[in-house]
Amino acid sequence: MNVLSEKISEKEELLFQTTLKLVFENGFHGTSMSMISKESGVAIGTIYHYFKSKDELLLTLIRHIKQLGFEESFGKDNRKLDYQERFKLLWRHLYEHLVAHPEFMSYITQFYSSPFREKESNDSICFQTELGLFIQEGQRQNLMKDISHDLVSSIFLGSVMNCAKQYVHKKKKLKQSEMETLANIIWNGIKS
Amino acid sequence: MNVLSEKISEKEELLFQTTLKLVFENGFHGTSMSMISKESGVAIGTIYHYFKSKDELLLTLIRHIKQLGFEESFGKDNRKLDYQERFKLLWRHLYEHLVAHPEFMSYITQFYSSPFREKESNDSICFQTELGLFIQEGQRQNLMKDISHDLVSSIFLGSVMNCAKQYVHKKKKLKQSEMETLANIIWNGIKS
Amino acid sequence: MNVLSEKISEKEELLFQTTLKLVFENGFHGTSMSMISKESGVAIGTIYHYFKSKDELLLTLIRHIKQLGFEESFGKDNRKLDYQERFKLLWRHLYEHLVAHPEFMSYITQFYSSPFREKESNDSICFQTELGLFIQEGQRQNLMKDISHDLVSSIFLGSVMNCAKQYVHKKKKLKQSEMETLANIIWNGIKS
Amino acid sequence: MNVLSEKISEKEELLFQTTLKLVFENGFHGTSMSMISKESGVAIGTIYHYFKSKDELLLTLIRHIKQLGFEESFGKDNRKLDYQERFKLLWRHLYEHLVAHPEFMSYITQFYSSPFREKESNDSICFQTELGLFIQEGQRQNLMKDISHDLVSSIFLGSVMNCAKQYVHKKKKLKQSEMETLANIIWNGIKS
DNA sequence: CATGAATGAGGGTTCATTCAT
DNA sequence: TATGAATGAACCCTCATTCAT
Repeated sequence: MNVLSEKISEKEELLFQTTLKLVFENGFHGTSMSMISKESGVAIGTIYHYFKSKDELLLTLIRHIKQLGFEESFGKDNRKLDYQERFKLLWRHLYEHLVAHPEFMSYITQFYSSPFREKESNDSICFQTELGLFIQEGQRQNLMKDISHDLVSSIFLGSVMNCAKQYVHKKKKLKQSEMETLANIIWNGIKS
Repeated sequence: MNVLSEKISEKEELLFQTTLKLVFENGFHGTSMSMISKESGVAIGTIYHYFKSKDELLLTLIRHIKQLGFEESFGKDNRKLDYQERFKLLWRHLYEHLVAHPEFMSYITQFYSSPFREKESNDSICFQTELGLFIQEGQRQNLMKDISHDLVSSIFLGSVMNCAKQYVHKKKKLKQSEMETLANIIWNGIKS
Repeated sequence: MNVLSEKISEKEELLFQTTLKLVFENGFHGTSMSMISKESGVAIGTIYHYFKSKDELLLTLIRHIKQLGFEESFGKDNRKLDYQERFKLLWRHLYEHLVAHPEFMSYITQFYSSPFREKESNDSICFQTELGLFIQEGQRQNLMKDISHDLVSSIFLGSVMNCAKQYVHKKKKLKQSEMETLANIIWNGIKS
Repeated sequence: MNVLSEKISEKEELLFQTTLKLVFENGFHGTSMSMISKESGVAIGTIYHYFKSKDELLLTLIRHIKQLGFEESFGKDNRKLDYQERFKLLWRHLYEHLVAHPEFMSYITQFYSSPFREKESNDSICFQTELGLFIQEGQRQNLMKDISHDLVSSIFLGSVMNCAKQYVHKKKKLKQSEMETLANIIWNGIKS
């Protein structure tokens, strides 16, 4: 069950969707409050009733997106499965989530490459903290080599994100077997 | 010899450096022409003498940065070496170049995550085309599995870029051995 | 007995106090309806139930303040006393009232220097009409020189108000003897 | 010779005049940058070329007005004259200056009753510091009673300002004899 | 009586760009 | 070449006010 979404009103949801769409189409800087107002049909003053500034709207939205992404990937993790299986599933779930929501992908990328990044958590890359914990879990079970979990996160997220970008920009979607291949490359490289 | 730099005057170079510094500090959107003018000491009218618009300045700069990056990585490639060695060296050269020039890293990331991307080549990711050719060369020699070169590029560039980001944001620089490890993971996963 | 206060509900009183406080702290223009709402805890819709517009609130408040000021000065006048005594007492009562209520002083000053002034009575200066009548009373008794009562009002109110401002801005409060001195200067200058 | 005006360009002068006119007509808060732009014919961006903010425009203007007022009153002071004569001349020069420039009067009054006051000098009242020095000069020569110069300033400026207000709002201008009378009231009240 | 979500005109300010010098 | 004054559309945000609940 989604905890956060309970707090989000219909209007906030509408503003989120509109902002995502516009950022996807026009970029972070190309998306103004008046555009959000016009596209959503919500008066500009009303937007400021829900979010006290553009910054707050943008920050709340990245948290929302991260929450949804978390649920669709880490949230589907099943500790009863084999760790290797979980590792590969995680790669696939993240990839498929991003491919299913190109606006999320686009928003995350733009957010984390802007100075905004510093205002939201310590992550320099989205999902890095969560993934770090997951990696460390495998290392504690001696399933993996002793490589800094940051490095593993980098290669893991880097490949997921870039493959997702390929889809967004060129509509090339990975086949099931290709996802398997990529996750395997990483897993084989780090397993004990 | 640097082909492009022949065309670049001292003033253009100064404007490039200033722009890079400002984008690094204030982000893509946070850098205005008047800021570049003030910081560089070049009158705003003079900037427009060298670049017909802000867009042109930004596009010329990304090409300049790519050129420098290309020289420092692909440009150092030596076809006489073992392909595996060249593969790993390429990873290291790219990484070390980006770490040595955080402003380049920052500029590239922001550029390629903005809608600007579409105005400059077909790459959705920087160096992707060049890297694709390099990968295909290895595949023609039957040194690697038959994986789409785009996938290999994704995992290659994704890991390099994210590791470089770690450095820019957290000042964590990889040791020689760690670079080796990461390049090995990828190579081992794709070699025949 | 206070005639006006019969009509003023508790909520109106609360809104008056809040408005006075905010205008004192942030100035006339720096005080918005939403600020009054937040500070007072009265919903914005409720404010509009009591006052049909911001203008009406501000105009009602200046009348309220003038009424209180009137009661604390002219209202304490005692026709049985010597006119000279009444003249000096009036100076003192006005001064002490304003010093006891810096928010009143601040509100009056800002109100009368704004274009609002024209919407409330013909006075260009607060208390001028009432003071004019008082002066004329003395002139009818041939106690004073034949100087336009407006001039006398100007020097009387000008000195009271500016001394009160000194208190508000610099916390310098006049001693009893200083009040006496100032009132004497004026009285001696205008008496027959 | 006017020292300050040498530094003021034609465009700045135009903006000053326009601002004064608009503040006179619509009040401090009723005067927006876009109104100043429209009325003066100077593009809004150009205004910001000369003044980095509305605050700076308003503050520069009050200083300009004070400078002009100073020249027309204190600046006409002649130390060779009898002090009493200088005292009365000062009253008259100030009054006549304000009456000749109602927009100055209006601007000064609104400025000094707004929170802006705190951003410009320690005066709670315009000309108070300069007048204080003038009064102290008379006191050092034992021409006056030992009254705090602040009090004398209050009654002096209070009367000048309020008489000037009478003119601005009711077009009642003092006759030469009335000015004499008022200045005499004060002088007689404070002389030794 | 009381509430506060909703409105959109208008606020101050910044911006890329032009052009006369 | 080089300058920087001039432009006005567009930016983010605040405001007094309304009205359905």
